[in-house]
Amino acid sequence: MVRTSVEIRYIEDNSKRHTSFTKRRQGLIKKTKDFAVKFNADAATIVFSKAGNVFALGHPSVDSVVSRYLAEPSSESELAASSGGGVEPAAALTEEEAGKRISAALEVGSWDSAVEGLGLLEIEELMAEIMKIRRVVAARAAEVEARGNDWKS
Amino acid sequence: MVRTSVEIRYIEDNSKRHTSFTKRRQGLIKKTKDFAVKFNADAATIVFSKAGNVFALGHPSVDSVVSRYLAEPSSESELAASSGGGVEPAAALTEEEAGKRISAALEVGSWDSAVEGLGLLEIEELMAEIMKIRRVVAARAAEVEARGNDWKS
DNA sequence: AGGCCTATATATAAGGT
DNA sequence: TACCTTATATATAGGCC
Repeated sequence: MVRTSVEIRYIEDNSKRHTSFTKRRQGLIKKTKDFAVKFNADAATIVFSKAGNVFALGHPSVDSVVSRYLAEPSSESELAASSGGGVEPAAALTEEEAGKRISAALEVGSWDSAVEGLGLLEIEELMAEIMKIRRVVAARAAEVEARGNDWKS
Repeated sequence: MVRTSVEIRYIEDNSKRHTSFTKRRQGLIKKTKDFAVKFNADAATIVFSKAGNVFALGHPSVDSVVSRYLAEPSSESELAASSGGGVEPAAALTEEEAGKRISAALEVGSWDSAVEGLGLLEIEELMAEIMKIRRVVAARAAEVEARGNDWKS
């Protein structure tokens, strides 16, 4: 890379930093978009300004990409039960129970009802269940997509 | 050499697409990194290859950015299909329809039924819907955690 | 602020090895 | 296949509105 002037380091001047921030943010988002289109691949970019505003773009959607990322085995942010010191998963929620709650919430139209009154362990179970659904959906998506694509594996 | 206007559209040739994919992926990741450093801002980019491999970079970490994103009240950026194909969001799946499918699948005990017969766009809608549920659950978890807990010691 | 301009810096499509 | 090279396309810092 050509070295000189514009080094990649924190910009002190507030005004310049902000202007540059906006430009680069747009460029980054655009690149991500082009990338997704060009390869018809799942991709997402999320950016937060110091003010706390979030700028994000994803294909097919930020949520779908994020959810797919979270479902990755290597992902460490999974709110899985592997945490607590030596606390055992206890009984938590059964798969069936989790299903009923989700189902009920869907009928009422309020997801909040699904988690109402639940403890952390139970919530984790519920999340695991949700992730399970997501995986099946993802698998189906890959299946459908396979009908017209690529150089995979 | 480089023919004019490199249109942003899906590359058919497998070999060329793969090569280009790698280059642009690296470029995108690099841009994200530079961005984060230059503005000391939270940012992340996640990319999936057709083979299913995930490439991601985030500052301070992908997980932290993703978590922060999920904590947002209601952020959802979409990649308007306009750029490349002019593909319209079409009918996709309505939120209600997605709910019914999930609900039905739960009753039958088979998630596969939830995605059966769906096209890619519809499946993505379903994914987004599932993500919504997850968001609520995550919010609930944060709430509970705030009361003083130890699930993530 | 938010555009527009222009000189550089960077990224990258082809082609070669 | 993956790594070079090189010509060209894009991005963007800094001005100037």
